[in-house]
Amino acid sequence: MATAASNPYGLLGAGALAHAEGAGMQQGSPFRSPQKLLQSEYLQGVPGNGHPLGHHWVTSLSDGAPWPAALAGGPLEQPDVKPGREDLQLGAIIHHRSPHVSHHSPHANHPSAWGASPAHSAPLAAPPAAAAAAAAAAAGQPLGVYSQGGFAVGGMLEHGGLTPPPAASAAGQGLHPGLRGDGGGEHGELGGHHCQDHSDEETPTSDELEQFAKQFKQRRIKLGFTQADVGLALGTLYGNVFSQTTICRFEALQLSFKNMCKLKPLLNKWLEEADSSTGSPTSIDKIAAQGRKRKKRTSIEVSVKGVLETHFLKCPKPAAQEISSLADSLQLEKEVVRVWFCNRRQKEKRMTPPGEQPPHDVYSHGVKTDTGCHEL
DNA sequence: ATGCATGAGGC
DNA sequence: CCTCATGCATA
Repeated sequence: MATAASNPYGLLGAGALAHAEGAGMQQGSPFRSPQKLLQSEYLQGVPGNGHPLGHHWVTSLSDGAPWPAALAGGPLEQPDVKPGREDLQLGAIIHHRSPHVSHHSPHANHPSAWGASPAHSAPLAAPPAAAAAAAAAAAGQPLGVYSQGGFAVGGMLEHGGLTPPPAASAAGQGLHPGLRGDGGGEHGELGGHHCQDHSDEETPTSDELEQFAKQFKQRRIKLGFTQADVGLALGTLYGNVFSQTTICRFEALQLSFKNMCKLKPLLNKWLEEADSSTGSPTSIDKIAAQGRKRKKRTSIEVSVKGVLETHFLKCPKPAAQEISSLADSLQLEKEVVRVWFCNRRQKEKRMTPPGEQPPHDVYSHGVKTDTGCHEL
């Protein structure tokens, strides 16, 4: 019955699964630092935040480019964005260093949008995701097999005699043919640019991010750190704490392009630190901070998911009423359904398309299975 | 590694 | 209500 009862914010009695130990990565216990917290906006103003049309590169819509519609010179900002939101009741304070931010120069904010672009891309009917995905997969690192369980931090974390990465930059084949930087062209701001001299600052390309992510993961593992460790370290070092989830998603390129760009510099910094500090025990404080009544995670049955999937394909953005009726027929809370759609949409926007590597000709089909979403 | 959830900004 | 960045809780 899944969440039939769906007990609201009852209580979380699960006290046995505080620290995981599963695949070698322990769920750290992130917590926000009360002090610091600079409120800087890192340009979130995407032009026309609303991209009404669903860009389905997989569903064969006639939209233009999937992600990088215009990854030109969009100097990213890397401020210490950490809005002190939400409450914070624990008084546990870890020793964090002074956030001496003396890096980076004042960049101009360029609203580089990835997901919001196909608005006016017209003749662009090229095989977007397909090619990119294929390439990504093709370039699949021969060593990228360290899934979970591969590395156990049982007791291999010695930051003293470990050997630094043997230059993982060997990988030099991740060339994305579909790495279109042209965008729509009507913007007329980029001619033949591509200023990606160094993989340091500035705006990285999706390819660079991909490379960086791979290297990062390698080094991280070699150094014997878990994703959770890194997340915490980032917090103690720069003030921005992140959870294992985020680090994981970064490594897997499952974040939005913008988000990736924001995190890269931070992770890069950490890499340098961890790499150079041969013996510096990064404070591994783990403070379990939890006291929020979070709604119990609703598990949706596979069959139900299937239905939702179908509906999503028909209409990724159902109206409130549709959601209601849908929720009703599925016997789910409306809110659950709504959130499901939201998350679903987000998923489609992430980098790394769902392993789309169709060896088939993308130009075969010309008949799109209509896109009418209206049912009552 | 991921699914569902929370919340801050925006329209 | 949506998007977007994030993360707790899970499988």
